[in-house]
Amino acid sequence: MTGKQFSSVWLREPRPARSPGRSREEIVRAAVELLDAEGLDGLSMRKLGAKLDAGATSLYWYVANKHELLELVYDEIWGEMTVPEPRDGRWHETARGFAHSMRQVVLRHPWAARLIGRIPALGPNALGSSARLARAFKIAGFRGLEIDYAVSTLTAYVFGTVIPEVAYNETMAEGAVDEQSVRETVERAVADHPEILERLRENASFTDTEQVREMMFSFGLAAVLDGLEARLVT
Amino acid sequence: MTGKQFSSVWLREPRPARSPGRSREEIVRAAVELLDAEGLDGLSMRKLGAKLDAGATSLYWYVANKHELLELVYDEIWGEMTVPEPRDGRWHETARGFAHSMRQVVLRHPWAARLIGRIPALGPNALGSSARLARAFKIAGFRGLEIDYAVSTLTAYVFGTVIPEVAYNETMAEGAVDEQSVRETVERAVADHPEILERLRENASFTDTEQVREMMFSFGLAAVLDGLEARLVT
DNA sequence: ACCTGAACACCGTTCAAGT
DNA sequence: ACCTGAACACCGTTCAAGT
Repeated sequence: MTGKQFSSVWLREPRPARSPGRSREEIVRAAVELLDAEGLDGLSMRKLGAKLDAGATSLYWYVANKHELLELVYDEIWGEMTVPEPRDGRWHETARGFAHSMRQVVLRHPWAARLIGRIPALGPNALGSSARLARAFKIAGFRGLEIDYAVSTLTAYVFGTVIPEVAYNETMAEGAVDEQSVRETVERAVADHPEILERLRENASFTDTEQVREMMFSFGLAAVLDGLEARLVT
Repeated sequence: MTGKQFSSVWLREPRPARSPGRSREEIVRAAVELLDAEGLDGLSMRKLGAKLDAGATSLYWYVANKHELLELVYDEIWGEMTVPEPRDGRWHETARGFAHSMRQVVLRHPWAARLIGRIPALGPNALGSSARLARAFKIAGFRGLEIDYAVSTLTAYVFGTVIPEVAYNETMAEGAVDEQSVRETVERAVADHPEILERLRENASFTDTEQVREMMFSFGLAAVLDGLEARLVT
């Protein structure tokens, strides 16, 4: 009924940065710093304003609302990812390079995990990466819709892996929670499921999480790439 | 320094439901209704209290904080998923059945998408599903850590696919946004990337989204299963 | 044992007013 | 053109007080 329009920062021209005063870049940079330091819940318009020695509401001159701010910082994240230039017959390299890079970037900026999917990836950096990824799959031999399918499969795997990883890290980080107490917790919760419990115990996974997770990520990634390869041959 | 403990609803005995008054189940049921009707941002302790004809803060008798409430509703969602009983040589069926079921459940309860990864899946329903899934991969022939790897790969793919799907739906749903305006928006944003633009145009994807997304999901799922199968043979 | 209302410390956003 | 403070309508949570 309302007919509310779909809107995005990327549709509006940014206010031209004239005087050396506040600018959109400056705001985004400060926002990323705040996010890195205090997480997604730590970013408020008031705090960001304060950090910039400005009134809380000054920001609304540069940005229509908080969602637009999030769109901007989200694209910033995409800018940190590397997508190796696709070369003939080496699409695995492009895909693998992108996957590892994206994972690292999100692990470095954990707040980004909760933005994935929630914020449309329509910024220049996100589009650039997607386009390059699509090119790699095209060179690989995918056609039409299947190019998108392949890109989506890859990014879905990376997103779906890294989101829970970050969540786990955050649970751990909340004021020096020790792994021991989590382990006990999980063991108790899992007491009714002997298979899970058994595997928890036999794993070194609780003493060497990061390494195990790296292996896990590579394992699944290899599976996804193999599976895509198989679709190509057919 | 603080030594804050990891905590979860699943570690505390629930208050025994004595009188026919409020109970944890009742609260959870009301919360799910509220979430289905108004989304994750629509759930507040005050509104939930009102819905139950109770003061906003009465809920804190049954639940330590909002996070615990979210743990409860999240496990409710896991309870709606079906994981076909694994049978010899048919692990693909179990995996595929689970994948489609989980996707449908999250599409039906879109708020759950933002809970994935954020809320630890330690409830009885989540653990039950995981255990059954693990059993299927064990029967399939995976060993030790690889059982977990395989489960994680599968769920990562499903999560990573469905989270952006839901986000897209929500963007569309916000007060009758018409697809036409989104299409124009995206086309403009993508103007610098002829390959993407071209593919957008050649696709029927914008006129028949749900069907295209079903195909996309099945395509990627098949790739993931093939890839896991390949890891098995080696 | 269970429920209440007042209070605290926050939010995002609007808007009339300033320079 | 840019920034401000006051105000509005919300939050989650604590706590002393009620029954």
